[in-house]
Amino acid sequence: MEVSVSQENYLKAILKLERAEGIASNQAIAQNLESTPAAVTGMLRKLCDEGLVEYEAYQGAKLTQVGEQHALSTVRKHRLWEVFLVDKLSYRWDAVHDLAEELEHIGDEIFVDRLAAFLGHPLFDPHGDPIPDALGNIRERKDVVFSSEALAGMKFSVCGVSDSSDEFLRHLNRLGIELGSIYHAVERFDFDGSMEWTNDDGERVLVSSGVAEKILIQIHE
Amino acid sequence: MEVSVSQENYLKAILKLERAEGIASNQAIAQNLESTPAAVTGMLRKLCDEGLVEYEAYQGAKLTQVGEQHALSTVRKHRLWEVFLVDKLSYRWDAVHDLAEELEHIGDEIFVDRLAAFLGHPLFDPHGDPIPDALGNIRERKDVVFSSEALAGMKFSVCGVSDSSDEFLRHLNRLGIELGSIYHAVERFDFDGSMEWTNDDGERVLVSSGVAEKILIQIHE
DNA sequence: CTAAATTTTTAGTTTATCTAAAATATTTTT
DNA sequence: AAAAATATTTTAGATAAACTAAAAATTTAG
Repeated sequence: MEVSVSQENYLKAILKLERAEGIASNQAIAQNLESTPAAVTGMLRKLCDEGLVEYEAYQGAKLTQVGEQHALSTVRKHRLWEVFLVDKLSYRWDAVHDLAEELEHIGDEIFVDRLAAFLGHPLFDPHGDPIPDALGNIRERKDVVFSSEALAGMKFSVCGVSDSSDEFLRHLNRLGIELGSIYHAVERFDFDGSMEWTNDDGERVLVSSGVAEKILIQIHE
Repeated sequence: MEVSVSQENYLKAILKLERAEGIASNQAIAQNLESTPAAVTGMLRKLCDEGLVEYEAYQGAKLTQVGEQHALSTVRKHRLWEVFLVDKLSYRWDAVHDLAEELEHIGDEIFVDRLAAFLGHPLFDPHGDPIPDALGNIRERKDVVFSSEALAGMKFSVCGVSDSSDEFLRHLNRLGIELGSIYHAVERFDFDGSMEWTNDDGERVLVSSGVAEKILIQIHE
């Protein structure tokens, strides 16, 4: 059973929606893949026939065991390639998504496992997203909150973002914020929810509420 | 102008045939790609429209400058990925072709250049085939002959093969022959053209004429 | 200058996916 | 629980990219 590129993208979308909302509705899938509900129905039937998705008309979709493994393997490949591009080929974190999106559809499990080994079995990709292991287990991070939760005086490190779009990441580049950066929350300005942070070198950044709500942090003290 | 995977495979086949025979005949292309002459005609028209191939009905095909650059870039990617798979992911030389065949269609020039830099700008792939540089120049090797030319008493090193099929390479694995191996030609048996070689450890191999005709060597003395 | 070989044309076929609009089912509201 | 709103499916066909078989045309070789 060969799973096409398009089918793998469906599986990824369903995985994401299932984790977020318990079930993947037709409409949500269509939105995710910039397609239409009618097209989604057609593909769900096919994925169901192939045993990758559990699907009953009008009831939305869930991945089967096999489907979930396949989706996780694709996510694993995607994130490993992102690590490769950043660590080995010196790409910046805002320039790796599209390439990884192509590379994720190539090769078998052996290939991925060797790639993972070569990269030193990384646990997180360049955006801080966890990389599933060979069995599909995702090490969810503990004590991770959005930086908008940080209170004045707290020290924290940036460990992820909830938006990996090029535009957002480039904005963080301009602010000097990157994965692993350590800051103190100095003050929150109530009238617009923006925050001032400072690092150990005394540099200050002003972070708007919209940005703060997309940055994941671990609080140190 | 997007060049499809299938089109890239046509360009590669035409490049190969053009180098070998001056022009790529319809039939030869069809044979190479396991297709039919009628299908080839259709694709040549399209490639001609897109400016990748020079083509007049009944006259066979040649690559344009643009087409040749594109084909060389694909070959470059293919061979670089083979180096990656062998050097970094510990694949054996007989197990890399199919994966490289998939990877060669991904990414742009920047990506290839970074991959080449990461690998240390290798000049040859794991089968001894030369890797085109970023400008498409292929460093053809001097003083390379088929091992069937070696005379008794000559010392030589294996630097390539003219057949990269898994079967042939696995046969060489069984004989213990690999890229860089150094041998002396001990004797040629006239009745079947087979040869006996020996290396510095005193190990002997018997090489049939068919095999000897597919191994490229550089003579040392 | 034929005959043989090669190439092109013709006229679909295949596969995989998508779309618009109508019909149907489900959910929400009242 | 019926009506209204929302979501999903069906229908019917579109699209794209490549392929095929067989007939027609062209080129090449003897």
